Amino acid sequence: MNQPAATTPAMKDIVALCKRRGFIFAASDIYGGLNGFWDYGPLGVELKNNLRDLWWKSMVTCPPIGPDGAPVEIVGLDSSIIQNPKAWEASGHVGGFSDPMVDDKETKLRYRADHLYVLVPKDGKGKWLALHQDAEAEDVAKRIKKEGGGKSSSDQYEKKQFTSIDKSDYANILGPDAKTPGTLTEPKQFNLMFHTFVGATAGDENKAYLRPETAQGIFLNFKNVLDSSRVRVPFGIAQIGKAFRNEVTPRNFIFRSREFEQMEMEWFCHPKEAKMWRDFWFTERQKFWRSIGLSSENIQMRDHDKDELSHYAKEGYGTADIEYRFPFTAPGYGELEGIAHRCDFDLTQHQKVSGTKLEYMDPVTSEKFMPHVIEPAAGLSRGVLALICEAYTIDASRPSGVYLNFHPSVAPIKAAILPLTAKEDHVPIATKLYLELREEFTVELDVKQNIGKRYARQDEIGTPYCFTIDNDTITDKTVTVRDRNSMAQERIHIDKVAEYLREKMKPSSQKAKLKAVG
RNA sequence: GCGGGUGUAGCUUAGUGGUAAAGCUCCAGCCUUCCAAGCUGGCUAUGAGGGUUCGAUUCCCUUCACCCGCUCCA
Repeated sequence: MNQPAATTPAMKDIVALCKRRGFIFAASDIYGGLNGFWDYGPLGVELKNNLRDLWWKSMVTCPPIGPDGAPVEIVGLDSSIIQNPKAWEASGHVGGFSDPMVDDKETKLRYRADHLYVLVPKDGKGKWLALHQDAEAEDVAKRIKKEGGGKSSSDQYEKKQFTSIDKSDYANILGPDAKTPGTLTEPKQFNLMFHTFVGATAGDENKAYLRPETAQGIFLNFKNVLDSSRVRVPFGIAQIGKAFRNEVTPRNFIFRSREFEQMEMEWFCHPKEAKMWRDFWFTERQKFWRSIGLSSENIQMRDHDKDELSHYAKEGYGTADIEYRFPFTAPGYGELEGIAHRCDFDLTQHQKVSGTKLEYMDPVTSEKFMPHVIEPAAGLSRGVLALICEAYTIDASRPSGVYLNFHPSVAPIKAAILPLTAKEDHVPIATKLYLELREEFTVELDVKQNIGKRYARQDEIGTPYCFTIDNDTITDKTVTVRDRNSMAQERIHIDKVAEYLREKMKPSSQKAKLKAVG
């Protein structure tokens, strides 16, 4: 509508603007940064808080109307980042997060150590052939023929797991794709969970983990919430918070970082209703992202293929992603939110490992069952990035050359109050208006420099409205409202400014407005 | 983790084995009655650590960060 694909902005320009205007900085910048960590500046934290609050409102304070016409029931939670390490063993993260990998120095290929096996010659002569577990019998035969030194059948070999082989024998092993033996490295442990130590002494017995997802804190508190807050299945528990993953390759600005924020809601329902609720949340979550300004053409829904599904979602109705077309993924898309049917995997696991009964007894039907879970899990940090990318609008016709077209509900600064000149009577009136508005809105008062420079600066940080006080204000109590996108001005009474802003902040009015603007 | 590339002020670019230059931004002031105008002044840089050298931003090594491509991605 407003942006042909040709104007897809360069990521480096977006990153530069984020730094220049104080949205996002490299963490520990003055020490040269740290790979995978980012800090949010004065405007970045406003933007992030806005998105966080809107999500909380859409989930906890004003949750959507359910299929039966009544609002669904969701309560909030803020669980600890560090939990008993057994929680992560039960959840499957300790095992799944540390797959040892083997590199081939010759081919630069990398394999999971537990996916490799080795054919060891029974006669002790010739190369040991490492092969991938998925290799077809036909390919294995070819490999033996080519590299076996006269051997013709796998019967002449003993099949061993790569992980069971002593490293002193590695020199004999020919990698699955290598030409010379001895190029495979020892398996390297990739610990994708950050670990730490609880207490003053650092030993294995007090090792603990920083959570890689907020979801588990919700499952751990399922019984506490049920017993204390009068909720009944179906209901949800929502949580926003930091999560940590020791990513092998952090990339693409804040898209994949090692410390990030999640907004997750676990919806507990009867197994028979899982499909219905999955579809319900899938629809609702799309509405959310659209309502805060992500355009339809940059958002895409995608069902996961069977082989992509995580350990907890192998059964059930699968996972679907809400994806956004980021500049670095275009023309492809990157994940913004996943809606997963986690079945009863987590509660069952925690019941098994903890020994605490987590089944639900329906008070009406007296049916006892383990609830199924539908999980809409969104990245707050990724959401912030999507909002910035969506807002970044190149416009050579205006002095800033670029402006941020934020939806007013997420804009870090909602309005700027500008006395037309720094002299005469404009400043006191502007100051009074500013002091009134800041009680309700995040606003800025800017007195310095000429009006054009001030408009330009507000454009670049995405402030949707500027209220300017001039000589007419003194005589008739009107101010001009300058619209960021159209640069058009209208005069309204100074007493109507708060009401004007309040109306513009509403997502629905903005939606209609975007349509009108085109 | 691998390969390639980049690193001088907030940004864009100069330049040199011997005092690091400019434009824009930013800040202060003047001037300004609506879109980065004009005038004056000011702050700020060789990513970090070593080595060679009388002297290194420049040459060499290491490291860090970012970008691109692989790899990975519950």
